[in-house]
Order: sequence, then C-alpha cells, then structure tokens
Amino acid sequence: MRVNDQVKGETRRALLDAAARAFAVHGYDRTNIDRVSESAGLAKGTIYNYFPSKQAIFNAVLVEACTLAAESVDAIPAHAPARARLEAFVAGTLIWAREYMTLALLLARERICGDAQTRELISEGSIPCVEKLATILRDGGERNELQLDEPPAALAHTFIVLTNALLLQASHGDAGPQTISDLPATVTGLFLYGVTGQASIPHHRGQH
Amino acid sequence: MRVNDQVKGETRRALLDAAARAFAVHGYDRTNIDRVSESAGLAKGTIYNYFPSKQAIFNAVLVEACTLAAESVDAIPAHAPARARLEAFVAGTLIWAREYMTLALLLARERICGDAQTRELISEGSIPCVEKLATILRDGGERNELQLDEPPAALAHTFIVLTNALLLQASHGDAGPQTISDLPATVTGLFLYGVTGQASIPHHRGQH
Amino acid sequence: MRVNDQVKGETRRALLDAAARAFAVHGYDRTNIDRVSESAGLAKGTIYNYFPSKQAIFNAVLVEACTLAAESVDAIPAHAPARARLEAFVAGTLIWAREYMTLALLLARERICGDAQTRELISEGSIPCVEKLATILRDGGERNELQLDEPPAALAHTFIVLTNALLLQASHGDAGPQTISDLPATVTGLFLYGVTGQASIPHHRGQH
Amino acid sequence: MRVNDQVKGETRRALLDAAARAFAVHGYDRTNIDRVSESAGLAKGTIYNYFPSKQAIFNAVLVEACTLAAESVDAIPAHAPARARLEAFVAGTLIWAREYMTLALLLARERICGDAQTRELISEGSIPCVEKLATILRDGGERNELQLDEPPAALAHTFIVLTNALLLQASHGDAGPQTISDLPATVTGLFLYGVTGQASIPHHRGQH
DNA sequence: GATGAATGAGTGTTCATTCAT
DNA sequence: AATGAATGAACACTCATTCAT
Repeated sequence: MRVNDQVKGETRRALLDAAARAFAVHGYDRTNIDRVSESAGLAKGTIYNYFPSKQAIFNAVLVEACTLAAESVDAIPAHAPARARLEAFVAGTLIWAREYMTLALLLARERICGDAQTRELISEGSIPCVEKLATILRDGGERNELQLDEPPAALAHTFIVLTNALLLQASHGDAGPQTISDLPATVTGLFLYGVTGQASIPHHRGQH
Repeated sequence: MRVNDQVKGETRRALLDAAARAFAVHGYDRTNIDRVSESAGLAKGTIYNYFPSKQAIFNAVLVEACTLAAESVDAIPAHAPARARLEAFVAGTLIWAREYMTLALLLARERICGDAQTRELISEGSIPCVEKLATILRDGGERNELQLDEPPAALAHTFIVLTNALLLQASHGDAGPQTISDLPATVTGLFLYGVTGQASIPHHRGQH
Repeated sequence: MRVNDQVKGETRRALLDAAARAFAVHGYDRTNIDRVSESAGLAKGTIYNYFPSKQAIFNAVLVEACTLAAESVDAIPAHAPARARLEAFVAGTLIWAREYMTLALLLARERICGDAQTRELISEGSIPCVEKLATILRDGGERNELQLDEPPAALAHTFIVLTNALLLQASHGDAGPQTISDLPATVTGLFLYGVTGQASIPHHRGQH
Repeated sequence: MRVNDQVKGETRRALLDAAARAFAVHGYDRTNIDRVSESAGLAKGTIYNYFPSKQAIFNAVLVEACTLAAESVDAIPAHAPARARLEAFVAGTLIWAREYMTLALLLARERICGDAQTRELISEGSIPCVEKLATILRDGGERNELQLDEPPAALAHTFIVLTNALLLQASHGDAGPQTISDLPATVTGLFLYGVTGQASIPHHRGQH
C-alpha cells in the first residue's frame, strides 16, 4: 500500500492526537490501546506500525508536549524587566495550553505526579524551558531586580512546577484565585512577591 | 465482644496500612489487591470482609489521610502573626508527613492529579484544614498583616495545593530550593512574599 | 474457598492431563491456554493459580513424563542376559507408553525435535533411565555378551533416541516393520544386531 | 520475457532460501513472514505474489528438500554389496546435508515430528529415495547378503527415519557414538548389524 | 470471620493476510 | 510486479471479585 510520507505523517498525527486525548482524560493505566486506535479511526494493530508499545506512545506524546511547550516560550522579550519576561513566559505557556489543553494538563500532571521514569523524560524535554527561565532569573538577579537565594535553575524548576500546579487547579474549576486567563500575572506575582498584594508594588517600582 | 472488636479493628488497621503503602508507592491502578492483603499478612478474601471494593479501600485511605492531616494542624497558636501561624500550619503538616510520608505523598498526588471523584473526596476531607487556614488568612487580613485580593477560602486552597506541590517536588529529590525541613519557611515565604527575598522583611516587621 | 490438598492435587492433575493431551496433539505453539483450561473443565485464570506460564506447564508435563518413564523401567531383572534386560527396558517403556500414549509421544517428539532448552530439560529428567541403560550395557560388555565400541552412556542415549523414533514411526501408522507390540524385540534386536535377521543368533550364542 | 522469468526465478529462490533458513532455525510456528521477507531482501507483500500462504512456502521448502535429498542419492553403485550401497546412500545424503544443513535438519525434524499433513507431503516427496533404498535391500535379500524379515519398502522407511534421528542427534552435539562424518558407517552398521560390533563380520563374509 | 481457589472480562501485543498505490 | 500500511482475530497473561469451605 505504498504510501507517501505525508499520509504516514497524518496517520502518526492522528494516533498521537488520539493518544494524547485519551491519556489526558484517563491517565496512562486506564487508557487502553484499543480505544486509542478506535478514536483515531484506525485498527488496533496499526498503532504498532508506528509505536513499539503503549509506553512508547505515551512517551512520544510527552516529548511532543515538551517540544510544543518549549516553542511556546520562544518569543520572550530580551530587554524587559524580569517580571515582564516571566509573565511573558507564563503567557506563552498559556497560549499553547489553551490550544492544546489536554496535552498541557497531561504534561502538568505527569510532571508533578508521574513516576520517576516519566518525570525524567519530562525533565529532559524541559531543559530548553528551564534554561530560558533560568536566564531570565539570572538576568533579573544581575540587574538587581530580583534577589535570588537559590540557584536560578532550581528556581526555574520550582517556577514551572508552580505554574503547572496552578494550571491544574484552575482546570479543576475549583481553582481558587485565578481564572486561567489570570494565570500569568497570578503565577508571576505569587512567585515573585507572594499573595500579600505587594505584588504590584515592586513591579511598579521597577517601572518608575 | 470487646476483644473481637479490637481484633477487627487491628485487622482493619493492618489492611489500611498495607493499602496506604501500596497505593503510595504504586498508585491506584498498579496496586493490586493480592499484594495488599499479602503485605497485611492476610488472605485476599479478607479484604472484602472489611471493604466492599478496591476503590473503597483507596477512599478509606484517603479519608484517613485527610483526618490525620487535619489533626496535625490542631496546635496552631491563635494569637500569633499570620506568618507564624502559617508556618506552624506547614510545620504541623510536615510533622505528620514525616511520620506518614507515603500517606502524605499519596494525598498530595491525588489532591493535585487525582480524578474528579477522588479530588472531591479529598476536598471534603480537607474542609477542616481549609477552614483553619482561611481563618488564619482572614485574621491576618483583618489585622492588616496581609492584604488579600481573593477570598480566604480560595487562598487557603491554593496554599494547600502549593504546599503539596512543593512537598512532592522535594520528595522527588530534584527538589529545587528547599529540603523538606525547609518547607515551612519556604512555602510560607513563597506564598506570602514570593522568591525575591523580601520574605523576611515583612515577617520581621510583623514581629515588631 | 479453603480446599484440602487432595482437591488441589486433583485440579492440578486435571490441568496437567489436559495440557499433556493438548501439547501432544497440537504441539507447544498451537496449544492455547484457553483450550487447555476448557478441556480441564476450568476457567482460564485457574491455570495461572497452578503454573506461572504456559512454558511452565509444558515443562511440568515433560518432567512428569520423564518421571513416569523412569518409573516404568524400575522392574528390570538384574541377573539376566543383556538382551533380555534391554527388552525388558523397552517393554517397560512400552507399558507406560500404552497407558500414557499421548504423554509418551509428546516426550518422544520433544526429545528428538524439541528446542535446546526443552531437550536439556528432558536430558536431565532422563538421567535415571540413561544410567539404568548404561549399567545394562556395561554389564553386558563386562560379561562379553556385548562388544561396545562406544561409552555405555552414549550408547544408552542412542538407544533411547532410537526407541523414541521408532515409537513415533509406529504411532504414525505408516510404521514399517513393527507394530507397537513388537517394539521391544524390534528395537532391541535392531540395536543389538541390526535388521539382517541374525538377531537371534548372537543372542543364542551369548547364552551358550 | 526471458529476463523477467529469470528475475522471477531469482526472487522465488531468494524467498525459498530465506524461508528454509528461518523454518529450520525457528520452526514453522515461530517463523514469521515478516522476517522471512526481510531476510530475503524483499517486502512482505512480495511473498504473496509467489506463494499463497505461509503454509505453502513451508511446503515448497520441504518439497525442495525432498528433491535435493533424492538427487543426492543418484550416484549409488548398482553392482556393489548391499552394505556398500547402503553406506553410499547415507554418504550421499550426508553430502547434501552438509551443504544444506539447515534444510536437512528441517526435513529430518518434520519427517519425524511433523504433523500428519506435513509427514504425508514428505512421504510423497521421499518416494524416489524409498524406492532406491528398497531396491538395494531387495537386491541384498535376493543375493542372500541380507535376510529381510520385513517388506523392503517398510525397512527402507525405517532406515530413513533412523538416519534422520541420528542426524538430528548428531546435530544436537550431545550426539553419542558418532560424529556426523561417521554417520554413514554408523547408521548402516547399526541398521544391519546392531551395536554389538559384529557389524563388520557379515560384511566381510559377504566379500569373501 | 477468614480463607484462597475459581472466575472471566479485559489488556497489551503479534502476525498472516489483504490491497491500494 | 513490488510495496508496506492497514487489518483484526488470536494469544498469553492479569486481577478484582465471588463464594464454598
């Protein structure tokens, strides 16, 4: 059935999409290959022409999510205050999270609650994001906008975990302070200045 | 008969303990009833004399975890600054988390990543905690120690999610800023004043 | 369903019997667990309460076959001419082969055509048989009834392979010289004196 | 077109070779079409342009093996003693077995342990061999070199089974009396005169 | 009440075969 | 004629649950 690469790519895409949906909704264990293939409009066996195992599809979905997440923060202004850059980071993340909500939630969940192997995978896939964030924080430190008690990379990681946790909370609807739209300002504010409302003060101070 | 009741209680306890351990380590789906009963030193069928289903044991474990977590924050000083009370809250949480680490991690995981039904269960079980926290925040607001932009209950929920996320991160070893011992100060500081290092200033101010 | 050892033993027996039948008729690969359990009158899962895997049942069947085969040659006269003892050996083998024909054919087939691991298993299980045979041959050599050009153990092995090959041939119905009843004399005669009909001559010579 | 036919023939050859190798190494059930085609350097679908089914390839391989085996015993001296002719028969068989070892072992295995249909196929393919052998034996009987208690055709069949069993045993390495090189003399000697070492005596007698 | 053998629906995975290209 | 993607029946094995003892 010699088929060109485009068709193959589309099939792969359909499988990844169906898998992402299923994994996001039901989690790894309760997702079953049968229904993934069905939902992709393909036979069960077809999955195994594209991925060697259920775990492999799962990993492929996560890796893709990491890649998209990394791309989503490409357009962060280089010469802005740290706070603005952090907000841009979260805002970028949110744009793709809106477009690929299930994927973003899946990634958030696995990042926080996944098993060791999965977290390791995500860790590796998140290196670009972490580095981008770390740079922002380091720059902020050097310009005395921020006072960092911890290594920038560690803070970056915490920032991402925090963002993901709040994204999940927001998605649960019982969210708390923020709607999803407010997440960038909320997360950044919380991260930088806590919930006490001083959030805007140093920010404005920085703008003076 | 008293003795029988006691024995029954002990059996139930053994089952809950074994289940908690298993669920914490392997998650719901990968935990199997067989091994739970084995690890409790009982026969598989016995579980079904105490719980109607696997899901029921899981729920019982979570409810117990919530109860323990609520008890752990009983001894929070009533007439202290908000920050100190929040730290005491996290510290109390950590004390039981240390003693029942697996249980605490299980609860944290399910609170953030569990399915809707599980989260609902935890939500209900966490009402005492949330109320306690909300009171602290409300008090802090009334005394002008804190400036709350959001309803105290919502902030309380966020505070708990935040604590749990950082607890998980810490437990993963790749933790970031804090060791588990530092969690109370870190979480409280982060929550109240962000990472920018102003953390201690209002705190000390509050102590004057 | 606390059940006594006898019932357990019977279940195990039923499974082994059904498995032996199936493996003998269809071979390892075409035997499927489902039908084995069905044919034993049990559910599929039950098999896995008794054996950890299909391979394990197969091995258990073969080991049992080896044991029975070994027992079948217990009653060989110690002080008879080598030929008579060899015939008694084959006759004993045939008695159990008649009673457990499928088992005997399975064993024969696997001994000759099984894969390396299976043959190794059978080799080990056949040590008692081989030793018994080797002793007969060695004795025959020492009494000058036989002239052995090869080590007795090697000859014993060949003798068994030969017996098994002819048993299989006989069972195929297109057998050739012998019916199954004639196998003891045929095999022994063939092994000792070939097909040329001098079979009885040295035999008698040996008796002088 | 001549060239196309030649190419077709070569493709068919490559497929048969790859199939023979695979079937010989892994057996029918564990051989999969995918790997056969791969090992032939062709696409999976191509096999089905040449053979209607897996079973058909298998059969074709066996038929070819029978043909080769038959050709291998073409050059048997017509006017020699029976023993020499039998040895020549085994020697011829061995020459092709050496060249096509996997094929020879496959054939041996299926001849002895194959299912009814497969054995029937081999039976038919072996008619030339059996007739050649039967003639040798009949001649030997008429010249009083051999005393046959059974129909020559039946003895011929037994002789072939015996040869195949010992070939397999030898190939297993745990062979017993003979290396493969010794097989002609061993098999013939065993078949004619048993293991007692009188093997050569009647032979020499026949030569006087 | 405790037991653990029995159950059978459900799972991930394989693979001979088909057929559009 | 050759390809290899698609198929789906079949398989070994798992496991929550039941229930006779």
